[in-house]
Amino acid sequence: MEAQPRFRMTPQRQVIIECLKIHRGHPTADEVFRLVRRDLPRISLATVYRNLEILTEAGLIRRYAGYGQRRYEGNPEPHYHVRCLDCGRLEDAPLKPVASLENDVRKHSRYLITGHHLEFEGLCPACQVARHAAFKQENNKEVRENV
Amino acid sequence: MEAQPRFRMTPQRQVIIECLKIHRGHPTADEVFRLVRRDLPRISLATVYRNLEILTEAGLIRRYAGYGQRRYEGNPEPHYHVRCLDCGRLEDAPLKPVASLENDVRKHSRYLITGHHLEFEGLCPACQVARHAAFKQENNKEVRENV
DNA sequence: GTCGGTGCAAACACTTTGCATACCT
DNA sequence: AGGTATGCAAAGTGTTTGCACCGAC
Repeated sequence: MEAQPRFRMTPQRQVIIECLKIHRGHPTADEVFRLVRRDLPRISLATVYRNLEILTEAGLIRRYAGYGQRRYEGNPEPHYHVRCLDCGRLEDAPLKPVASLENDVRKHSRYLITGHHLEFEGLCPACQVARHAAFKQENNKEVRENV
Repeated sequence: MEAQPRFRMTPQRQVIIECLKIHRGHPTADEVFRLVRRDLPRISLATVYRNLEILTEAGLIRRYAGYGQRRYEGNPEPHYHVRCLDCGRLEDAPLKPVASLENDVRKHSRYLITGHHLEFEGLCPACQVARHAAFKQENNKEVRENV
């Protein structure tokens, strides 16, 4: 049997996990880095990336592919997400996981299904406001141009 | 009103769309590039990226965030996907879109919900076989080591 | 002639890796 | 000592951008 490397819970890893538990907003690696640096000013970005990877492998945190960059969260319970199309923010969706979905697919697919992700997309409250503001400004400009 | 640039259907764009229509496997930008180059050997990767972006904006194709790189498809109809955890392959899932999901979230969220993505994950047939083979080999090695 | 599109190369953003040092047991 | 983690810098990947040229209207 391969003896896999022993896992050590270092201060860096503890703080990273802690940040992800507290932070509700599914931060990117860079955001985690900035947060962790408050407690550990000498931590390097490489350490953050390495540990986000290792902790994800270990199942202690979760990782999501974003459209730009990856996002992480400390909640390992299965749940769904809402993503803002304008600002990229990722939040938990108020909907319990629907277990039956996987069974529906198993019946008709040759894949061995092990899980699923459901992500809603739309506009967060702040970006809805921003869009309205932009729209108004656009209209004003048009009026001015037509004078 | 801003006069937005007029859209031209160039040969490059036609071929890109054509490739995506034919290709069932949700190729990456690089894969699209290699396919398109068969018809247009002088096309550049930058053109492929630019046009994948523009065609996505125009709603003629769709884009998905992968764990490594983005994937594209020519089918603009809403549908779900299955992703292989080992090889990253992305395929259509045999499950009709469930319209009620979005309404469930709208009731309890301040987001303006405009759509959703459902992605199943698991192992494709080929990678199931590969895992079994790897497992057997691992066992053999172990036996040999214990002699 | 104008405007949009292309190819090429350089720049970019995000992530991973190599290496010497430091830590823990 | 032996194995694991860290910080730093360099390298890697995938994607975007600047720019000169081209081609359709």
